[in-house]
Amino acid sequence: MSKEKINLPKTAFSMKANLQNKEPEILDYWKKIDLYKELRKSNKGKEKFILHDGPPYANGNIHMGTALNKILKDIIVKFHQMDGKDSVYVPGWDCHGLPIEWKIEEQYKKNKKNKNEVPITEFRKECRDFAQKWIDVHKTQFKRLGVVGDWDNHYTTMGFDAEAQIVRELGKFLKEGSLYRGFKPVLWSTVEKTALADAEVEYQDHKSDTIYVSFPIKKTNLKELEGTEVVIWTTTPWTIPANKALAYNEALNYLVIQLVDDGDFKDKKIVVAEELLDSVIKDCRIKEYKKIKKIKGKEFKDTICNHPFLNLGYDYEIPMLEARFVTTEQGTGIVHCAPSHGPDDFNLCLKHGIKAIETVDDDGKYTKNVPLFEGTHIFKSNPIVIEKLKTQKKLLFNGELVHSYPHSWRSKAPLVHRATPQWFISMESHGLRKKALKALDDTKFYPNKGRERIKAMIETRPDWCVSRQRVWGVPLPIFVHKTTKEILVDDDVNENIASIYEEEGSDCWFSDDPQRFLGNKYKAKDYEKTSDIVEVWFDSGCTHSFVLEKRKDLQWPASMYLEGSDQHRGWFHSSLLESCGTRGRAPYESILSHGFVVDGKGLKMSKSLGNVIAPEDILKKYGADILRIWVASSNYAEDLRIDYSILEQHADSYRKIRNTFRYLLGNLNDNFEKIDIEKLDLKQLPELEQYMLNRVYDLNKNFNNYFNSYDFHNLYKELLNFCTVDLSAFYFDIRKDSLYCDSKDSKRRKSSIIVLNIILDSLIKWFAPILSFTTEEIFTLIHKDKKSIHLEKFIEYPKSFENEKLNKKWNELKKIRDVCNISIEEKRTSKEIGSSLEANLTIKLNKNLYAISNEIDFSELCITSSATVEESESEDIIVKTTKVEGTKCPICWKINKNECERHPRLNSYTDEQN
RNA sequence: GGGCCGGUAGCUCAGUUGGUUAGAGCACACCCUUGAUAAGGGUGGGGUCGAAAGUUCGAGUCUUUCUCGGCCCA
Repeated sequence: MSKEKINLPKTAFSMKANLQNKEPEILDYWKKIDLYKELRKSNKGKEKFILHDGPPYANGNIHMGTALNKILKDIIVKFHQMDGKDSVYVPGWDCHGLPIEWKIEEQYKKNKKNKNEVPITEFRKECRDFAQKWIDVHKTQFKRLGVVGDWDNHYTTMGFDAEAQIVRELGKFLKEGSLYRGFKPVLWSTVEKTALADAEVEYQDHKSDTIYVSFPIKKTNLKELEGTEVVIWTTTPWTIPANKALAYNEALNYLVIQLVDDGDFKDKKIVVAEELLDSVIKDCRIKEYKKIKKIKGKEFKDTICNHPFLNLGYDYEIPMLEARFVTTEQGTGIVHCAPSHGPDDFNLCLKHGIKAIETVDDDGKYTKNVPLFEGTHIFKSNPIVIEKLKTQKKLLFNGELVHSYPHSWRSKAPLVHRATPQWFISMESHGLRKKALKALDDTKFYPNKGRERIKAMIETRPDWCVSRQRVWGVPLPIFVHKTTKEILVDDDVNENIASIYEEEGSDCWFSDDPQRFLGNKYKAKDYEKTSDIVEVWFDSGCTHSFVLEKRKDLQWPASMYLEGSDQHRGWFHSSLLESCGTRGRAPYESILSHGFVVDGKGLKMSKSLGNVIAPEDILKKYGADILRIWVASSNYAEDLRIDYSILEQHADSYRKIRNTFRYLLGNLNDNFEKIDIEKLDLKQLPELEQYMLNRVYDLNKNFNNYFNSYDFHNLYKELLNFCTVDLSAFYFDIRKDSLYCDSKDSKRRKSSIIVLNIILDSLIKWFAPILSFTTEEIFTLIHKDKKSIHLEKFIEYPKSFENEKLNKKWNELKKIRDVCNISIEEKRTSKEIGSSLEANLTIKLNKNLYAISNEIDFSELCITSSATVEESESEDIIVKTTKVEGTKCPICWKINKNECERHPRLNSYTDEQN
């Protein structure tokens, strides 16, 4: 008999995916039909789902982390769209900031150009062009991943509308009074009279003066400390006049010793860390001393000292504060803190309410805030400080030390930490911290642990420093009165600046007459215009205001922010503070955070380890749908591993899924027929078909649960298992016989075709958000009258599909089938039979199983030629396999003793078929 | 160094309030099929749950320490 006589599958859907070539074609197609516009049209007026894009920095090619982020966003956006919402996605970019500024400066260096000789506006234009260039590159790369969004109307933080709105947002803090001017230490070059960023700092050896200084204890809870002096060691004697506190470590032990040697310290009692005693003794050339008492670090609590210059006008209290940064590497185990001259010192003091003040001016000279030293240059004051300490009998020893020290990369001059005027948003003055913490309680977190992470940061973070001494950013729109030093707060001025920016961008701040911004109410000569720019985190923290609020297609707050877990400190954080400060609540209803991409062993990717995989490599080798499977199947709550063996596994799964579709399409001959599932009379279908529809119903229920909790890796696993276990190894395998060999008008075959149509329709939709390209390929193949799978909605299944009783029954039948398979396998191993069609089954069942097996054809279920069922006393399922006798039907290959019931009169069968 | 999180078969993941021989799919091995065919089916072998100690009648599941890894901070 020839093959034309049976219904073999036939489809135009190829087995080989060829995604590398196919996907770009589909991208062209989406462009042609303007998919994004169609999506908006199709769900217009429906409830919105707004996933607000966290802007990536417009610099460099995308990497696995960005690819993961964008694909995950796209999957979620597509799910909600198919769930019937108007799911709008507007991509954005973060453009201001040091890395770009730095890149342009590097180019200058290469071309021997001097940044300081170039007008600021010209420099900023180059930064702007640079950012724009990378936005275009990113866009192409993101689209290639299958990400659908409003690419033609993206947002940026350097857009004029953004710059204007950032000014307005700052105005709100200014008006409220929570934005204040304070001081904070930054690395400063007294030669160039400018602050330096970390990237501009070089470390070189430098010879410093070192001093051991004693601070007499004024007040203490511990009797043994009365009348003693705490000793510190420092390499910057000039910071002693700025001392405001001392730091100790509560985990260390300290010793009180009494010095015996002649000199300023004869018979004095001093305190140092036990571990450092030997080095102090050696360093300070102490010949004789007595150990008086050992004390624990924590006993320093509430101790107050006097400044060594107490008698010279430094009559304020010096508290001892606990700090973990105090170590026993060198020094005395007690650290002198000048909040104006060190980041550690600054933070520790800030925590205890001691603010930094301006102690040194731009030129490096002490200000009037420093008694005795006003006007002296800090680099000339070490000998003076040492001299004064000596006269006050507070200098235990002084020497010199060569050590690694920060220098300016440009002038090579040594740098200092110097408190400079900065602008802060207070966490406390208007209850910002409290509001932010409350807002987090009102936010949903996926995974839930994210909430604790960001909360811990908000609870302890200091005031937000929003000013930077850089060029590439939004200029801080603040005027300070020259004589009264009062900050100008006036809505009209703020709005005036904003509307100017809205028209022409913020470059004009640097080039135009300040009077233009002040308007007529104030005189430019009375005011000092700030030259700082706004911290970039404030920029991106404002996206909710200039994107969500301003765009008509979006809404505030966002349904979701979705970023890597590092953004708990970044964008999640800055957006929260900005929004709570200006609007009293978070700009998002939920946060989804994902882990980092690591290699197959769980190590981070690095050039030196050679374990870096670029998205581009994966696209070339496998295609975007494989990458999307990797995203969907990985647990984003933790770090995501990737290497080629992992990808290979997903490529295998993809082939399985693809072949599942191919079987469906083949047996339908690519003629999909939409089944009216509401009207379908299930009772007219065989039980197997009813059971499969019940499986579809159950799966859909799980699908919805997983989707609603954004649990994609379990969702994907469920879908994949359905393809392999329920379809390929069970339903498809069983129904092959009917689909191929029953006549086309057979009721059984027709029933199966109905179910195949339903399954195809279901699978293509379930998979669409993940396998965006492949499902589109299938969809366009079977729907000549529709545009895209992504315009479809998920199917709602009638409750009638659910049949728990049938489900239980068939689970039992499957167990019997398993035993049959084991029995068949025995005969196969012993070479008695090959194909299962050579087997005849004798199945013995207990009373209950026998009862449910009534009218069940196990030869159909187990794909054998014959099977008989008997009732038995034994509880166990007993199956005996024998080789079936008879002749093989040339049509269905079943072996019969007599003529094949389905295919009798072989000679005339041909006519019947046609 | 600190804060947070994680380490279950080769891989991706399940393991509910601690309770019988730790599960699934893939991969692997062997066999079958050649009418889903660079496909399909069947059977089977793999973990003692990062390590150690402890609590408990009983721990992958609780506690402590250690170790490895990740993010953030210093």
